[in-house]
Amino acid sequence: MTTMGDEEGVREKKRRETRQRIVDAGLKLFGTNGYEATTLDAIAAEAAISRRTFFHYFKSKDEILISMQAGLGEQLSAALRAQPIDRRPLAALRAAMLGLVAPYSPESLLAIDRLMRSSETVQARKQASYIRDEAMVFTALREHWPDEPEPQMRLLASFAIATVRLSLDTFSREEGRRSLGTLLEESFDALEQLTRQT
Amino acid sequence: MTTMGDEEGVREKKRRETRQRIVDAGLKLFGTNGYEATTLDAIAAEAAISRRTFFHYFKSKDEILISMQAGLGEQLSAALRAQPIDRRPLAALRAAMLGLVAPYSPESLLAIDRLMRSSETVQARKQASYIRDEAMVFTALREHWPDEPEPQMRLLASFAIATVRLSLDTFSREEGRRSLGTLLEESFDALEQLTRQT
DNA sequence: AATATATATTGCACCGAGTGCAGAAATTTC
DNA sequence: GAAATTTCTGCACTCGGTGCAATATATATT
Repeated sequence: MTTMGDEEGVREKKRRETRQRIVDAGLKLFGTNGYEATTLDAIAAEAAISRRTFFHYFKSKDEILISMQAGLGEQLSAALRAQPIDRRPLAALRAAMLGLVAPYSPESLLAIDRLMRSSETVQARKQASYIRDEAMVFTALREHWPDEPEPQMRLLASFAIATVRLSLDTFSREEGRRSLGTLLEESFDALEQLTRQT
Repeated sequence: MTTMGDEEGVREKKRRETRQRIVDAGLKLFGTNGYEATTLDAIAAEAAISRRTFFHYFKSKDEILISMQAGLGEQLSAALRAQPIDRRPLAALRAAMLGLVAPYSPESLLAIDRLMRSSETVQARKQASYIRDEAMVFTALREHWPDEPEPQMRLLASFAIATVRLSLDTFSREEGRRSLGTLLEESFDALEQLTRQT
């Protein structure tokens, strides 16, 4: 070891860069030719790697797009665990979620969403990814509020993800007219109303 | 037209029978060799058709399994439209759903569920299929109770499907110890509790 | 009953995603 | 600088899925 500054060797750095090149290449080609029409050969060429190497970075073609929305489960879970225990889970969830959506730019959200809609298999994988997120949120809820009844926490986790899904959906349908935060609020309000009658 | 009895000609009959043979062949082979290890050639051979013909009946291999749970959206929508208008949507949904789950046998539910879990792509398609069901339920709700606010109906549709999903999940995890109906009730109760506090 | 028309089945050639393997190239360790 | 590890690459292969054109079967027509 020559210097002791960074913890990152040449290997990790190159790996990170290559991965990014693949994502960039994928998004670029998907954007111009469409998802289905873009072959892995084309992506590999654009990213200056061999076709075989691609599979050392992604398990499949759709994972390029799925990786864009990865981390939702982790982030939501972390945000939940950061909430005070004495707050009710539903209120905590509301606060946690509103804190998350801020950083994303409307343009990129719309672009990614359009791409995902263009392919059935990607769409399917996206939903599957939501289910994993839901499971993570459930675990976080369960650990942070162990005294709450399990069925309620399952439902709450499912509501959390459904809210993200529905909000993104409406956001995309309205082409970004209302902010994600607004739509999330609307969803939380709707939940409160839903059971208040009869 | 020789006789006027049935509306079904030889064509429709054969088609129906062939489709059933394919499903039977698929389930049989999936059950013994696993989903991934079963090739379309094997299924075609078992169903006594050519590989090419398979694709005139199903768009893809996973559709054999997906077709098992198809119809959820239609059935739920129909059951909702059959509910009295003056009933609150949530109460109507509860009644409609409980009426639906009765006919299914626990064994077949568990068997199909196990198969679906064995393949990632099938799992993903299943979730995508749930989303379509959710959209159908939303449409039915919207048409049947046009005065209810849209966000609430979106949420309710999402809750309906989530309930099915979570109940099937628990049902499978508990290997059928509690009935689907019981689990659905539990989920509805949980929803009522969820917003009642603070 | 014979013929015309529509639909179903099949074989064939083809494409692209994904995998296993084994060797070459690059990085880290000593 | 050599040895050990990890990464990259090419090659051959399997399998799912599609387009096309020919054949076989069912239906409609006279």
